[in-house]
Amino acid sequence: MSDDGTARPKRSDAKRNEQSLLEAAAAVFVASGVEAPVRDIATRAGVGTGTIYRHFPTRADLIIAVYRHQVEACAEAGPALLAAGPTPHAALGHWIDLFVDFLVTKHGLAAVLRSDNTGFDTLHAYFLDRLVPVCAQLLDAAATAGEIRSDIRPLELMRGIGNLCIGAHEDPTYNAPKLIDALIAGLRHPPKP
Amino acid sequence: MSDDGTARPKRSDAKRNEQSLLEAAAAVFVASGVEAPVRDIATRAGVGTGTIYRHFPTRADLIIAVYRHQVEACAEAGPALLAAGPTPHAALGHWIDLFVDFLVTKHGLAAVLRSDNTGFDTLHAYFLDRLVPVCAQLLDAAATAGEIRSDIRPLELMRGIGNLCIGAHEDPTYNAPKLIDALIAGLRHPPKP
DNA sequence: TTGCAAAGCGGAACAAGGTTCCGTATCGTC
DNA sequence: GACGATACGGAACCTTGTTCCGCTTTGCAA
Repeated sequence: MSDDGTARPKRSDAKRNEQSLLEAAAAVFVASGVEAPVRDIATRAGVGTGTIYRHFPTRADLIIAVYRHQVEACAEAGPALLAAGPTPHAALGHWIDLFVDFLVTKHGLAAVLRSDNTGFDTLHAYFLDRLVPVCAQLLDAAATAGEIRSDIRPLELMRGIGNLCIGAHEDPTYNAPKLIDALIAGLRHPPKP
Repeated sequence: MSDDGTARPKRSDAKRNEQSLLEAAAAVFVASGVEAPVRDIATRAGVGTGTIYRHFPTRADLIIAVYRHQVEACAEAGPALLAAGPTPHAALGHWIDLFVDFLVTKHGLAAVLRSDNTGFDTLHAYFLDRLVPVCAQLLDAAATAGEIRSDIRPLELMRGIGNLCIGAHEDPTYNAPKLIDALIAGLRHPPKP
């Protein structure tokens, strides 16, 4: 919605600034995490704060823009894994690994997935819109194959995984992938009815 | 550290205000969640914001004070469950249920358990100091009995559980206890060596 | 009962973060 | 070269936690 071809053509300085902002944001996110102050990003890009908001209506939109292609890659990997994997449950596991890798790699991105934070609804919505269907497909396949309990909804699982990734970057003691591994393992079969 | 008998005796108005604050905070937490602004609590208690900070050096300390007895109860339930339950794993499960109940009940408490938030270190530390040993005992017992994988550290598990509870209150779609159930189930035995 | 120092109080003021606003500068076209 | 539309910068605003300080209340003692 900010880069589709039908938009009014932008002035050259605007295009240049948008690019600077994306680069500066990416750099700052790596250095200080996704929670870095908007002002820092503006400074780094050599623009005013107002400029950020003209290009990206909200902080979340900037984050989305920075990570969009990685999210796309993750989304596209789903069907591929399902086709390639030995079983749907294995494919689900691998896909979750990708997702977790993404979340854990990005300094604090996970914490931001929860929507009630200041104005992160957009980001939340984007992630979910894009990835929930993929997760649903994997989950369905595994449930249909009788490998896992069938009372887990995709959104629920994604949210749980996201939550488990929170803070994974700060505390070396906390091994999110391990817990997620356990969670996925625990999905197999209902305990007992 | 704010209510032990050896402290200098307080003036009567101070005692009264501390009580009002605890009550007001409890009420506001129920109504608006633990993240409610300090000013709201002060207003509700009919005191100035400064008064809050004289009694509770930081927001987190107020939260601790409000929930202290519930945390104690949870801590004390651990050994009891271990003694009563059929197996250590069952006891662990029940104890986690208690813990989760507590977290989920309190509007947003879970989100606050992660320490990197502004000044919640105290709260984080208190919860962990009090509950991690209990969790350790249960985990040890279950691991020793060979019921669960032995590479899970107490702090790690607690943290994961806490994370899974985040946002449970806001979104009826998100069933934290179910996921936690799966996680606990997934703790049994290493998947494959 | 009255006086006084210590203890406590209220709320203005400060810091930090996101977001908005608007006067000014720049771009692109005629 | 001029002019309107577009974009820019950054000051200003809002919300939240926290600190500070002049004033009030309390409790004790004379």
